[in-house]
Amino acid sequence: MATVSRVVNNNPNVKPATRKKVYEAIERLGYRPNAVARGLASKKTTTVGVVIPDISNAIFAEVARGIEDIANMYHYNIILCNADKKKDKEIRVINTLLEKQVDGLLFMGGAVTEEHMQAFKTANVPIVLCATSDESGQIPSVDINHEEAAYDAVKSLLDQGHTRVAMISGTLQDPSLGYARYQGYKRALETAGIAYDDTLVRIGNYRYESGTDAVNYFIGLDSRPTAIFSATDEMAIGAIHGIQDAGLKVPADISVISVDNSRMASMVRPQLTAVAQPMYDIGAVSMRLLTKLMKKENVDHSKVVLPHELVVRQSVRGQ
Amino acid sequence: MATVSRVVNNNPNVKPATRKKVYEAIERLGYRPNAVARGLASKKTTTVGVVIPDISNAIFAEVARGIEDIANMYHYNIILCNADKKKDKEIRVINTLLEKQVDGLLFMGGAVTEEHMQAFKTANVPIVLCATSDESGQIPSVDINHEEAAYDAVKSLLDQGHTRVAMISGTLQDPSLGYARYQGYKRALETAGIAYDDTLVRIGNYRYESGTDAVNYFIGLDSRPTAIFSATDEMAIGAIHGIQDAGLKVPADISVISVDNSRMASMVRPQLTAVAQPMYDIGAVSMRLLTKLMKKENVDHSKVVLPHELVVRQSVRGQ
DNA sequence: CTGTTAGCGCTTTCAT
DNA sequence: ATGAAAGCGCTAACAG
Repeated sequence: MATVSRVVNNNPNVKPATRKKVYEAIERLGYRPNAVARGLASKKTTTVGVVIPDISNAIFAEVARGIEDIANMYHYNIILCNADKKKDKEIRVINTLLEKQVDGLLFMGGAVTEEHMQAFKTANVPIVLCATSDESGQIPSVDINHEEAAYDAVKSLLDQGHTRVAMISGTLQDPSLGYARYQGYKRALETAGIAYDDTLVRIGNYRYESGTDAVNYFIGLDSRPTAIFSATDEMAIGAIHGIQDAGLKVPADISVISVDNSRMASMVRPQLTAVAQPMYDIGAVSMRLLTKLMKKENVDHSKVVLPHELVVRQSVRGQ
Repeated sequence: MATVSRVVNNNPNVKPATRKKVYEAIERLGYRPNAVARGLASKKTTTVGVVIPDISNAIFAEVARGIEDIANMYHYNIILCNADKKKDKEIRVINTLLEKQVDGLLFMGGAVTEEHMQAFKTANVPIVLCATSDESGQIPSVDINHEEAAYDAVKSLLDQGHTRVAMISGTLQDPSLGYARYQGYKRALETAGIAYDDTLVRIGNYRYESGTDAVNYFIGLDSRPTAIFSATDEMAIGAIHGIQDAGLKVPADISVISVDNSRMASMVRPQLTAVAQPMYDIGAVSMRLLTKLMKKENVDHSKVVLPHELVVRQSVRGQ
């Protein structure tokens, strides 16, 4: 019994001969170790929980793949839960994940509220926030600087001489994709000495159609924008097509830029200029950080901000 | 002890008063049930394993969402493993999933080989194949008829009077997306009395770029095709852009049709005509089927083939 | 309706 | 280097 456990767990204190015998018996009997029993006895499940807004969203799916690849590399499995950025659902899945005795938790969600903090505190396993902002700064996290990414995108527009630049934003309730990018937009205008104009920002829902809708509104304006900053690729592509469908040209008439740089950015004509957000890496790095935390290795910086960069393609005039 | 177990599991044999007392104690102590211990004792983990080719692929991500939604509805969690349609990886994750004592398994992969069957046989939990073909027909499965979907797509081209229709295929080693769709293409030609022409099919890798590459090849042909059937949306969009980049028009010069009808199909100009493959439903239905199997309910048809349909948009001439 | 008692299949001391 | 024995935290008879 104990010896079998030793060989299965690669404990060196087994004579090679008996080790071999055990392996043979395992083979012959078709023995399969019970990971649940092992988990109960060892208090380790080698599985981590990941709460994600929506796996069918290309951006998050990319993060998930980064997570899973690294998890796999360190022999962890992942329990995946969609929570749609809904607080209640998030809290609920965090708790069931904790009940399942995951060795760690990767949280990708909307705002991190007091209730979230409460739930996190009751966990006695490490947690890292992934592509999610943490105002309090108490929980390890890995993300990009969304405000700055937006700032850089808008600034690149301004640098091309645009002065009327509109924004298609996500909901301002969303701290990272929504609020932060909106703030970056405002700061870029402000820095350039351009007055903020309320009529130039539309709130979308991250979907293609809402990009098209926003653009239709902008085109109807008395003094239409010459450039549009979209909070995400998908809305940007919707915007490009909206502009084209209205008989205008991108970027000749209206330039479009976004933040994300998903694979989709190259799948449109003109190809989309965007500030790249390294989604796969965000997933991979956060999982790597979590493995360190789970092994109780001490990490120097538990709040990592990955770099973003402008990827110039053809949707902005003059670049 | 036992009474606590009863209230936590909603066993009716508890006096309301004691039930209340237990809840209070749970609250006060911050007691959290240990699902691992519960799993060991009850031999049920309320988690199902899902092996998927690649979660970052939009098509599979959509299936995954369908799976997770239904799983959630029935209070199951899912352990997600990418296996990239690699046999070895698939076998490996099937085994670790089984070690983790999942209550059921959803398998989405490449070919189902003898080795897979072997692994499945050792499982004493139900398994359903999801968006994966099963030649032997022994394992419950839910999918569309890929051969027929391809046939219908190509036939719709033929019905518009096209006679030189090319195909951008996936690898023929892939039973569903590759081989089956290729067979459907051939059968449609044959039925219409059109000779199969080897030079008119290119093997892609499902990616956008391979669609573009294939089209560049087709355009260079002495007698170029007037229509292209792509095995997937993404390659079709690559094809459309390749055609446009070459100064030709879709569908005036070359028509394009595909199978999938992912959200992407509407995100291109002209919008892509495609045979719709109901990915979300495939996931949802297969998970639903699995729940029935796990509850040992008897199911009438354990091999379900979901319907597909032609969604006409603007990429085919004359429709 | 509630408490007692065995396990579930492992890991982990502790002996040997 | 190996075996014996005691749990891990729960569920599931079984009494009462």
